[in-house]
Amino acid sequence: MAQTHTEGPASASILLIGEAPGADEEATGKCFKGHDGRVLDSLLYQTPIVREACLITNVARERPPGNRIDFYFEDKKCTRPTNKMQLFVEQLKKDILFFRPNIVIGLGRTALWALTGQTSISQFRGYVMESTLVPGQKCIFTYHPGAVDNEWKLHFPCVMDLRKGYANSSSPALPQDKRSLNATSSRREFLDYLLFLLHDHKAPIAVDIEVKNPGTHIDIIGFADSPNHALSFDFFNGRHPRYSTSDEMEIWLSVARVLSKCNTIMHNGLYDINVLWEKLHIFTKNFYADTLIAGHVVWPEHPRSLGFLASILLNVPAWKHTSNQFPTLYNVGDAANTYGIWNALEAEMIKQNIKSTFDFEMSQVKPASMLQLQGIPINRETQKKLLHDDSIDDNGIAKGIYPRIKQLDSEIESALGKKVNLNSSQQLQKVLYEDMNLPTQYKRRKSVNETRKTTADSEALKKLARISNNPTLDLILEWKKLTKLSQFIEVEPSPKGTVHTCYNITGATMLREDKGLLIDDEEQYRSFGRWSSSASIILPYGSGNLQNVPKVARKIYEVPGKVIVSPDYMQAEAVVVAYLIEDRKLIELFEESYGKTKKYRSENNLDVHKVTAADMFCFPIEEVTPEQRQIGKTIRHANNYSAGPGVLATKLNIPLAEAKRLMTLYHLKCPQLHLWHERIKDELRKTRTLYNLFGRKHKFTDRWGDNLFRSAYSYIPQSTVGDLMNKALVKMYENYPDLIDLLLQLHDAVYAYCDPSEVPFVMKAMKECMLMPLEVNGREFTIDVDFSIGETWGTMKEVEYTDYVKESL
DNA sequence: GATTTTACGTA
DNA sequence: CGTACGTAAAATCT
Repeated sequence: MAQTHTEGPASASILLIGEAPGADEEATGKCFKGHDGRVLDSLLYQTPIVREACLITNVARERPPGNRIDFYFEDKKCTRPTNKMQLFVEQLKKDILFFRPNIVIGLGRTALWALTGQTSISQFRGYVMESTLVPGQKCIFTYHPGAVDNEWKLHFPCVMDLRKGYANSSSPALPQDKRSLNATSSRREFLDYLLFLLHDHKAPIAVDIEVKNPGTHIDIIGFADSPNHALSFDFFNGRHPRYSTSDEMEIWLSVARVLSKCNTIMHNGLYDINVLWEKLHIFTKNFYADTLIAGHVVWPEHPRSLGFLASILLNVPAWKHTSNQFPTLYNVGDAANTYGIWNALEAEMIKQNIKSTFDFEMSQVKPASMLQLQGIPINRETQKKLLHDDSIDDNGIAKGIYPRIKQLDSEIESALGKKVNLNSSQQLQKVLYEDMNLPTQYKRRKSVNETRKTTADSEALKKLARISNNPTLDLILEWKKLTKLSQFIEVEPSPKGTVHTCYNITGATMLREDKGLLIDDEEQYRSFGRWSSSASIILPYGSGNLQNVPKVARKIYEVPGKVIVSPDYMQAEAVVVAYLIEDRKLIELFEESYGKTKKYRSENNLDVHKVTAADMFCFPIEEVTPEQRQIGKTIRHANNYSAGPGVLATKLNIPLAEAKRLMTLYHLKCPQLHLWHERIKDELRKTRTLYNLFGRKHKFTDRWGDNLFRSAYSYIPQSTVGDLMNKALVKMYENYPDLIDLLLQLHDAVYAYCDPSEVPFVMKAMKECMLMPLEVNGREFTIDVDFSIGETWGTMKEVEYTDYVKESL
């Protein structure tokens, strides 16, 4: 079998190491000759590295069957090499010792494993390291070009790693770590350091805490006064406190003084300041900069964990892997690197002129912190009634959720003739497609290349119920619905009777409780600038995410003696889209209905969906039936997000051909939408970057194609409305601290509570905060605001603003 | 016991 | 060929 060999100029300062030869490499005997080679070339093209000036080789010198590297390993995790692989690694070692390049750039997991014994490429990429295979040998690792080609989000870190590799290639010396990090400071040392920060240090400081769970006890705190100097202090010795209560108190008092004086930099400081406040009543007075937020503003499309940002922005040794063996070393590294990352990100924001987005996100920290710690009270009586009410209505149907589920259980069991776990998609599919012989339903695919997957989701069940007329399917649907609903209602409140959530200003949640430590999740980074809501780590009471509670379950949320007032932006995304695509008819409609009462709007047919229907079917608007309005609504909705005719057919329950006809008709009547889509594609082609109406940028790094386009089409309206709402929320919090008591944020609505007598004042103030002019193509417009009021969160009713707020107010 | 898949709630 | 988010339970892997 043909082998590849290390090739290139013997005096090269860089040695590139891939994984194993593929078909093209095998045929030519050269490394990186085929598709991966072209990807590598395009990656290197964005760096100063010249491929011809580099040595280049692979770990495995022979092509494994099916190009599967695990062929050379005993185990699936690829940690125990076969004899053959051991020989390859020996050969690699010989080659490195022979050529002695200044730096080895390893491409992919296998190179990382061969040179260092480490296996997690995502954890160790981007850090200059010393090889364990060849001691003294400087190396750096990044993703394999094949992986980059598969997942385009890896492109950016890979290029950054290659650049770092080049920057470190001028000499064989390992970089010197100039930092002075004290991970084992004594109490005296630490106290003296805090005094120094308090009295002598003028610049900002960086802070990081570590907590022990459950209970969220702070066990380590670290401070840095520059990127190169940090101290960390451990309150515990194993599971026991190291110092007496009074000695510990002395430290906390000093910490509190420092945090009330110094400008503070943190990574995800929203968490730290909440823990410090909730557990110790330490107030971080000048929370000055957050590197999670800065990372989000600069690169919303990339990971924002400290480890990732450090790998991109700093030239420091990897330290995240020390978290388990040496927590204080990990903490002190966090503190110092947070400082360094902030310096780099601040410069980057100024360079890109996006500091205003950062300031805006920082201004959200205080209200978000308040909302999380305050929580929302629930009514345990309502909760009990919804779940357990065993009274029965006229049709013999139990009113409570649990009794009803019980009824459904037995009905379904007798209909199916056996007990089936309806939560199990497998078991349910067996019943539907084998026992009942119903036509198999398939999931919608993201692309035609994917294999079809069978499904038993609610869409499939609804369809089967329709075609088979079997009432059991409706029972199953109801069972599933109620089971899901019950999870939102059966929440355990805090001792104070409140339920808490964690708002993530930077979108997709970053932190996950994992073996008692907070670990960064590198998976999802889309974040269009809307807050996300997840389980509170500090006050773990409630169903977690509060932004997806179903209407019925919202009934348990109420503030005793108060009413809930909620403004929301009317047709917010549709208005933004109308102005973006310059849909004259709609713009006129929105301008005419702005500030008008519901009554006026309905009397004058100022209704988007009616207008759409009238336009499509060429009717006078007065004659549009409710059914036609629904069609108009569905089509507009589907088109705004560029859904296909298949979805429309399902939604409207019409044949595919009819759906296609309706869509064509819609685009004939509203050609601006497609034109706008083309403009967006043009922008993407040029820079892959879009800016929303507030200047928030987002780079779209997915593979070029329809999925990328759809994501991009939704970006500007979605993120603009999110930012608009948050700007209003910050205004409410800052301008009306006594009048507006905020309760919840739900993307395009906020909820506040107040005494019934205060409602007009609260409404007026909220509206004032929310009405903000936006601008598209030099045209100014304002999205109108609507109000709902209710005793509970689940019983909000739309009200007329002018019925409450008279001119005289 | 940890990780992945499937399903489903909201804007 | 809606997208964005987070969570729960089952299935699967080790």
